[in-house]
Amino acid sequence: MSWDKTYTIKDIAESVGVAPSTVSRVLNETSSSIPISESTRKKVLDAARKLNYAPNVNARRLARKDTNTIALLLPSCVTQGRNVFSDFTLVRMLEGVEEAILKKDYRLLLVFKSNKFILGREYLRMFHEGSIDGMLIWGYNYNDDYIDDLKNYPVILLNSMPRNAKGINYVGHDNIAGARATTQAVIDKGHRKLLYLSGAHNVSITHERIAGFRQAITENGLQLDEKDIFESGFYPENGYGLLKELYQNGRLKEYDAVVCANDDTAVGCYKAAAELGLSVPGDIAITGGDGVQPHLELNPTLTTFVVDSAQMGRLGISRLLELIKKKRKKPCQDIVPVKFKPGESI
Amino acid sequence: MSWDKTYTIKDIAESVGVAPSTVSRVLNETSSSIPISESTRKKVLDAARKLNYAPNVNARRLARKDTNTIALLLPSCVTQGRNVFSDFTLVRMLEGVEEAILKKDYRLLLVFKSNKFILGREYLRMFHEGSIDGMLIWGYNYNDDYIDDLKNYPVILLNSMPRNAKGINYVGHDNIAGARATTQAVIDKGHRKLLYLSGAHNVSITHERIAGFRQAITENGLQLDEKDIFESGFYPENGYGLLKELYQNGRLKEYDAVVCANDDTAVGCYKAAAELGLSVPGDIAITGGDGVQPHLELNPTLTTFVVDSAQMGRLGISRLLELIKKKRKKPCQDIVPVKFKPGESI
DNA sequence: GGGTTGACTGCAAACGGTTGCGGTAATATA
DNA sequence: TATATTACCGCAACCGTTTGCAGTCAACCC
Repeated sequence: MSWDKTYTIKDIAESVGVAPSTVSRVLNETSSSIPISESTRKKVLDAARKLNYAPNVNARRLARKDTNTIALLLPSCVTQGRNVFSDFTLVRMLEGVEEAILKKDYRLLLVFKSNKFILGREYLRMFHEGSIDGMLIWGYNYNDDYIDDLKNYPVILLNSMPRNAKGINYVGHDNIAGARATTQAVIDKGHRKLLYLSGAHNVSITHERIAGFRQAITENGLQLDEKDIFESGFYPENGYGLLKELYQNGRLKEYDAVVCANDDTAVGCYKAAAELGLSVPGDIAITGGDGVQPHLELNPTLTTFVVDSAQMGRLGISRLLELIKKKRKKPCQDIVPVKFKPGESI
Repeated sequence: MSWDKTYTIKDIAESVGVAPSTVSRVLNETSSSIPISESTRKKVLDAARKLNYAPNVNARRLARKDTNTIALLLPSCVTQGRNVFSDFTLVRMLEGVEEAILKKDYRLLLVFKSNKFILGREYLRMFHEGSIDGMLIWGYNYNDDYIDDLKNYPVILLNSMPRNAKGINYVGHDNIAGARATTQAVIDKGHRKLLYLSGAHNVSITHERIAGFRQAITENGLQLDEKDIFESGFYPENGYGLLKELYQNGRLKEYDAVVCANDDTAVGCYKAAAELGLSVPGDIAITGGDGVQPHLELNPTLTTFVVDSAQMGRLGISRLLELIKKKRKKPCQDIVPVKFKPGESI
């Protein structure tokens, strides 16, 4: 097993006494309709094994005009501060992508979409320079419009889509159902005056979850006051800060429940409540969203809905491969279901 | 700005009326010592811009015999269950890698090291098939030995190293100092009978943190009983389970503090303590390790040490580039410092 | 004015595969 | 026995860049 030297297809050809083209053909048995005798096939295979032959991917890609790799675009932390979505969700998505990609023998290129990346339209360049066959975009900004450039390329948006989603390929969670379920649960417990603590407005899931909240409110014949919906953020300090502020304003006592956009903000609310001497759910009920594992240890346990990011990743890859292989003509818009998780916090 | 067609260097050459080699030379101004007249340089550059030319990376890599990409090897969740290290740590590391790699204009290939990947020695193949210039391995298993294969390749181990680390390139945290600091803090608070809850034994950081614990114990002239060190795991349920078990055995009352391998297990201990009606730190003191952000909201606040995974990522990349560029002959063994973080849990 | 620089550019051979097409020998068919 | 078919294999062009080398022309020196 010598890996000291890197052998080429020509080395094998010489050592066996056939032409390079023959070697190539036995090495990619699938694509060639030209038959190869069993004897030379065996000889070539043996030689390849003995020399520990590894085909040069660059030469192969140059000739075949495809790469077996797809890019996963993530928001850049260095240019855009913190990740909007929690680490937990991100890593679960990665796991799903991993599982799906491992099976299909594709490669995963991790790309962080800095501002320069967007402005320079590098997302497009990646296709033309022959480095990828397809692209997954995680956390597309609600107000971005560079997806228009990519309409004719195999691209799937994950977890967040632009304001105008017509004709785009998308895989996301059922945020509407999730927020609706938690809100409904709060109402079922007898709470009547609900406060909604929204996430950042530059991602679509914020709007979807607000919509879910709205639905539940109106379906139950409750009064919906737009003032009850607070634009906030996805981080603990957003929940913490808002609750503290409302308390100081004296407005917090108007409410008996706070429906949070996600678990992280709920954690902030827990903390604020504790510091303000408010009991959960006695003085104030709290719900979250996402189902972030580390927060399952909260006391009292959090009422939330859990998303299946891994499934989103898997589905994203499989849809993307359909696009790449041209097995699909219509855009896909898949919604993966979420699961309501009752807790003691309401 | 037409991206409809993918242009080649030959297209530019023809449109300007020069040879392809000339185009190539103006496009990579740095490497060429051959001078190019200002007029043709400008013409070529203009044409390239107008045609939106993007060099074919595969052809370039084939000719140049380098790829500008490095692989980041992560443990595969699908074949190895959960991630040993927390999502938080993983994502922070990614951020560091991102920041460093973005600057250097390299590409990042994310690879999940399944069993098949190891057995098939694909880590080696990746170099020979021309898909990477270097490799970062996150979470190398303590008992693995495939690093020997890679001794002569640009490879850096991150966060965990093999039992025999002689001659290998490594960037890790100062786990010894970290565990020592938390243990010392516990002792300073007057606790005398400490229990150590270790992580999984198949990663080196477990052993390093145990060593730190040992150091602090003996430095303070306390009795070190090997029975006080419990082999456990890195997950909340490990801490939770162990504490519950010890309680039922009646052995828990022997101890007045539990020093945990990491924050996650500490969280499990919090939960167990709560369920057992034990107050923290009144009945039992608890410390962690890592400085996982989501756990900062714990009540009481956790005494721990915080590692700088982002810095580890950055340093890893920069060391790796040194190896690739052959700027370094001796192996690197870098330890990034950790920071003690006092809390109310002791 | 012949020879030596130096600035600039083009030719053509790599890099390591893939693949259309043509060629040979063996076999089947008439 | 002549011909058509089939099984198998090699030739050579091509994928798009890079780069060593040679070539041209002008300027410079003695």
